[in-house]
Amino acid sequence: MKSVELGEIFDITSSKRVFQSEWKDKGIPFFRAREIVKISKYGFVDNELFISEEMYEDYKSKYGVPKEDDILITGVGTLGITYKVKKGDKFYFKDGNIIWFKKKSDVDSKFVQYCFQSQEVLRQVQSGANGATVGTFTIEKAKKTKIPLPPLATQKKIAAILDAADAHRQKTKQLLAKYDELAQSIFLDMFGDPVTNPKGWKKRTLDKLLTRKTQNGHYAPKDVYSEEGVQMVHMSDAFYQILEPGEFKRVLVSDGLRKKYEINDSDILVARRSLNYEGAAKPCMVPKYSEPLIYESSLIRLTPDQKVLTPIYLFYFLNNDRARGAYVLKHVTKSTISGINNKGLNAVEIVLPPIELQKQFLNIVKVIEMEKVIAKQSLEKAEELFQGLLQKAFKGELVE
DNA sequence: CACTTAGTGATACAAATGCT
DNA sequence: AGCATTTGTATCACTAAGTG
Repeated sequence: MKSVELGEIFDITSSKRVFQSEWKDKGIPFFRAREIVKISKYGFVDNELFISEEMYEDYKSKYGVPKEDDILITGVGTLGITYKVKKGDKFYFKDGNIIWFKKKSDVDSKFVQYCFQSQEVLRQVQSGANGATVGTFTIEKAKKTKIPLPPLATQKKIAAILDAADAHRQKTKQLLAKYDELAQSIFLDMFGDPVTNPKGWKKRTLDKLLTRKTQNGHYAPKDVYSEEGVQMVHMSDAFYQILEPGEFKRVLVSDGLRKKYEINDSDILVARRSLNYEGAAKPCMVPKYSEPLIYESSLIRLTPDQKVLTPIYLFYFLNNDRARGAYVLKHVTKSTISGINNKGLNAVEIVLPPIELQKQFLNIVKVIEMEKVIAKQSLEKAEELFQGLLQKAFKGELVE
């Protein structure tokens, strides 16, 4: 298939400089790289930066503004994220960090946009950091980036097929998000708001609800990391909700230490430190593992007494924004680095519904979690499908 | 275009505290 | 006292913002 450099089919440039002092809190939306990333991820952006109408009109008349079917691409930090300008879009963007592809020839912009999801093109985007501190996709590099280019009609057909595959992918992603929402709303439905506590459940401090004392995890200087060791969960593994199945870093420990720091599906891990105040003391569930698993010193292990408290309920409670605001965050120390220590964690009050009700919740959430596993698998399949189609399209095998 | 500065998260570390 | 454990902070790694 014929391959071209992007410089041949687009005028590639950037915007005029807009200084921070010229940012306004209303007017014409102003996008930085992060806004482009957000739009591409969620399809919309709650923009907080603007420039004045006058400035926009001034730049528009003097230098022009992005038009329908132009493409914007992030060029600093997160590289190669695209946004195709829609009809009627009215915004301006930051120079240097976003590259502007002005359409100058008869190509299908959507096709070009999909090119930026293929490994071949992404490799070109990421290659050669130019010796800069932060990886950049420069205008020069953009001009020289090669993409395959079939005739226009074929481009359109390919884009249409990829659209379908992409829609399928997005749908699965949304489904996953819906399951999370569902679990949260069932939590609220069954137990009521944890702050106003309308059902009048009793409250207990966490230390009264555990079968063993809270404890920081194993501290291992890096020289004892080894392929032959035991898998150890770090803060980065435990920051989001539930441990993903897969490989963690391994560390050499004695049997005694292994027993001491072992975790399983009846435990909840809590991140001990976080620079961000709201992010401190985030809980994480532990699924069943066939292999022994220990945890690192930046995490604290909670083992609830299952006669009165189920791990799932504890997780949802600690993860609920309202509960965190009312019961958890006040124990978070606020120095240069926010965090929670054992004393603080033990003093966190838990709204404690009867164990029977907690078990009902557990049964429901189990079903949802199982559905989530299935959804995750189909998401992976959808990704594969998409990538597969992309590969074929570029080899000219997808459409005649 | 590529620099400097800034923000954030993770890990390393040493001093403080606690336990026996 | 002598050790284990906890805690706060230093430092590294990384991404991103802002500017000459």
